[in-house]
Amino acid sequence: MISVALIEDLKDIRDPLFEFLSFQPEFLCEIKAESVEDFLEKAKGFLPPDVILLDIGLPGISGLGAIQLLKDRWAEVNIIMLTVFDDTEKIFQALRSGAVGYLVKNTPLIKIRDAVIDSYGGGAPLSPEIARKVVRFFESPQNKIDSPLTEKEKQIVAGMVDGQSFKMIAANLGNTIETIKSHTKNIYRKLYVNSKAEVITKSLRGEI
Amino acid sequence: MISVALIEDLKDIRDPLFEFLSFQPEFLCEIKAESVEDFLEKAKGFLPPDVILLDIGLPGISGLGAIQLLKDRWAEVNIIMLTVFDDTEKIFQALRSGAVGYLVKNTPLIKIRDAVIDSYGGGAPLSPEIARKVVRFFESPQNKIDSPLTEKEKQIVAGMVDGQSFKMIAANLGNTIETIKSHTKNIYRKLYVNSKAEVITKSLRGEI
DNA sequence: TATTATACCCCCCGAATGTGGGATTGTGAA
DNA sequence: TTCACAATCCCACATTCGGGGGGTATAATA
Repeated sequence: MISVALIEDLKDIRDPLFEFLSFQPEFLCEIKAESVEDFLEKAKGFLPPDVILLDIGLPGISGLGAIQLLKDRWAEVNIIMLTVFDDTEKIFQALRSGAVGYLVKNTPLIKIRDAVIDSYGGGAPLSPEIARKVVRFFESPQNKIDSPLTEKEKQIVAGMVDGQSFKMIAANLGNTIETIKSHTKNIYRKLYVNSKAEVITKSLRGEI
Repeated sequence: MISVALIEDLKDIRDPLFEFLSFQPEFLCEIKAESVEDFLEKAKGFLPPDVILLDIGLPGISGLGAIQLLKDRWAEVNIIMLTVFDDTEKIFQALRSGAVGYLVKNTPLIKIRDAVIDSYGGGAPLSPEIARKVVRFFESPQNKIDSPLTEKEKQIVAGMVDGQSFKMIAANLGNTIETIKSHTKNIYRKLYVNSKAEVITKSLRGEI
């Protein structure tokens, strides 16, 4: 029997999911909580759970913050994030903190069941799009030998990463601000982005 | 129809697996090769395959070396490694080179079929023990340094790094844009910066 | 030679961001 | 009980950014 706990604030998700999990013959579902605080309270007197399904967008202590907390308490527990967020930062923060799984919230119930079993068996259940992001992380930037950017464009990117405004970049490179903005448009087109923020992120992740 | 190719030197594995895959109604299996060289020869005249199942222990060009080669030729191809090796080095080398999946060789046929579909759909099929190793890679050895930012502020920073506008961050976190702007002012004050760009740079350099 | 591609330069406008004020609520520490 | 401070919202205003144009010059290529 796999002992499973669920922490999820939305009643409409929590209750049906918990009921479904309770129905599984291989699961022992003892704890259902609407927040981390609630969970820690209810967990008193129970044996450590094998698997915890944990929402990220919780009131009070967030799911991401809770990972560390829960791992400190039970080092062996398998934490699976269950969330609507699919942005890279949250995924990596969760994994860094010690989560072993990451499921997006539209995951069918049966897949959630499989994920619990998978994690208990030493796997790492990730939703397909999440898995792809994780795997992409390893892809060596060196593979993309030739940056599509020209020298000028690279200088501008460097300025952006440095936190400079277009005006400052223009001053440094001896151009008008309009010229810099024009180059920026070309940069955005080449990198398939449409904001300074994305250029900086791509650049610092070695994707240029 | 997903066009699938198989490169595997052992006849005893290659032939039954190819037959199985050919039998799947959603697959179009045109190329079966016993080496990378053999594959490149046979691939002439065919459209680029969607998914390539690739052994690592091949005679001649190794599977690991072939990844780069194949990705250079068809940037969009999904390469799934199929191998007896489960050592960390080979896994990461494969992912670095651009493979999207990694299956150990005792994987049941039906799971291989699922993996092909998964990869074609934008996923990253990994055998459970492989997935766990990949996820473990992220686990930070040291406990997080204390950031001056609150949980909420960190969420906003995460949004910024993801390239979101204040409006989008507000929508994701369920706030008004004014709230986000207010928090942003506090973030800037705490980090001694005065632009989104600088926050992203600091964050990605691990200075938060 | 005409065409194409590319790097580089500039202007305008609406949207987003940055900055200066506010305000209220709740929580937790002094 | 103050006090600080996180979190939520609001307004006003100046600046910056993103996307739409328009150009020139040069090199390669058809």
